[in-house]
Amino acid sequence: MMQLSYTEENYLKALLKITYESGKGQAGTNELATHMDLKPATVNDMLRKLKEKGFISYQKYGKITMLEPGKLKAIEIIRKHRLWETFLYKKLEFTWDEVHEVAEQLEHIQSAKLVERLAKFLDFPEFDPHGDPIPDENGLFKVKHKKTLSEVGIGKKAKMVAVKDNSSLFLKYVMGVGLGLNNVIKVISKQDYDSLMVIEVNGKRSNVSLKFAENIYVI
Amino acid sequence: MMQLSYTEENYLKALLKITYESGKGQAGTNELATHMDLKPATVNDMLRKLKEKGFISYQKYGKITMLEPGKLKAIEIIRKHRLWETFLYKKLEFTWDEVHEVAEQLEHIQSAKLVERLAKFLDFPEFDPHGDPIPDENGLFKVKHKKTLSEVGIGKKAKMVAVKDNSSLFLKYVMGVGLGLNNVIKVISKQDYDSLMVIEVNGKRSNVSLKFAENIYVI
DNA sequence: AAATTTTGTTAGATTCGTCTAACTTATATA
DNA sequence: TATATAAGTTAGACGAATCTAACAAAATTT
Ligand SMILES: [Mn+2]
Ligand SMILES: [Mn+2]
Ligand SMILES: [Mn+2]
Ligand SMILES: [Mn+2]
Repeated sequence: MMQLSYTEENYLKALLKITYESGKGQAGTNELATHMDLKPATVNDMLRKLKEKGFISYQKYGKITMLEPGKLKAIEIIRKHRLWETFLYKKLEFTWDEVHEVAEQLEHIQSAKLVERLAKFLDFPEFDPHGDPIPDENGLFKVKHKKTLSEVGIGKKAKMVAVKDNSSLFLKYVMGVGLGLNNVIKVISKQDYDSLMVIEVNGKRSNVSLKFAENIYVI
Repeated sequence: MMQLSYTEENYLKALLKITYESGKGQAGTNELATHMDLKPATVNDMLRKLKEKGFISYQKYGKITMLEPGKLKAIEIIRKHRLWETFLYKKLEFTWDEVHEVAEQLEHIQSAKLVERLAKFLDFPEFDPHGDPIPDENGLFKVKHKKTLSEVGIGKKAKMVAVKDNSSLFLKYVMGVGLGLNNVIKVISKQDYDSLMVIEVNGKRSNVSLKFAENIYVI
């Protein structure tokens, strides 16, 4: 399979993300444009190209779905991204809010040997610093968690296993509340009106919004 | 200083290399084009751009010299290149003929923190897997070796400290002769006509050409 | 069913990095 | 010094990735 450009790789990655996350397995032009911070016209051109190359299925005015080669390529990039994040976090002492930005660049380095050696060097990690699963060399990975903190009932406890939002802003906020992966969270109370929650982590109580709670995955 | 493109970075790196290696501290359009495997017309356009940005000094039909900002940028890229080569070699078990190609990509990753953490992780190495000096965070590095195997007299011994040609083809050839960094080489004989040498390394004798000998740095 | 809004497409332009072909200037050679 | 060759420049083109402005189709609301 021919070499994809940096840009094409990013489109496939974004497409996989939104087709999966929407649950419907499909996406629209505007939706993709918004997600990638591009104009619909720009995306439209690229869609014709990706269709031409056999990565996606799509026809004029229709919805976009990913074809197998597109999915595989996207998963490969996600694998690289998460391995690099793990490397930065575990070996170079980056904090979890610093890794994403650099991994966005590193994920595009082309070298099959590098990816496999890196995986081995890291002892074949299964999760990245944000709790997201790392696909293996065959593209297989654990299904993502579905339950978020916002769904935990009053008085109940849950363990934080991942974050949905990977932005530095959010991650710093999470740290500020004294929260990290694998911490146990107890829901003390929840407002009926706006779902504002009081949670307790390691004995420390904090107020968190619905938006916050929806971005914390728990089990 | 504004962000340079991948391409601009490569021009500066190539320019530093040829201005230094020529000894004259200057380069010509065609020379640079040949070195980068581009057409002179292409290079000409870029030269106007790099001049405009203050990285080089050059006027129509004249020679190119590098200005301080250009040198600093080029040295920074060389630092990254050599640190990555060292990482691949020392930590990921790449062979010395495999590292260059991947480092050509990695050298363009933008993150000051990454470079410094990588240097620390590698324990601030001073030389890369080919024996080339790694500039420190201030751009300072040991002056390069000048003497090559071709200058060693018959019956004399010398220690190999670096290679000039970093191509996989050459490096594999060097390994084939049983030669590696820090090995002691004894010159057994040399033909007057074509400088073909017989050398001895770890008790093993081999015939090597002038071209080969000129690409091995020794002290 | 008509009107409005949302979604998606097309045409035309721009920037970057590259090329070929034609031209100009500088250098080397007879 | 005249001519030939080497080195360097310019004009015009192109593909990739982006944009804006105008248009078309589909979906939603009245
Ligand atoms: Mn990430
Ligand atoms: Mn990316
Ligand atoms: Mn190299
Ligand atoms: Mn490069």
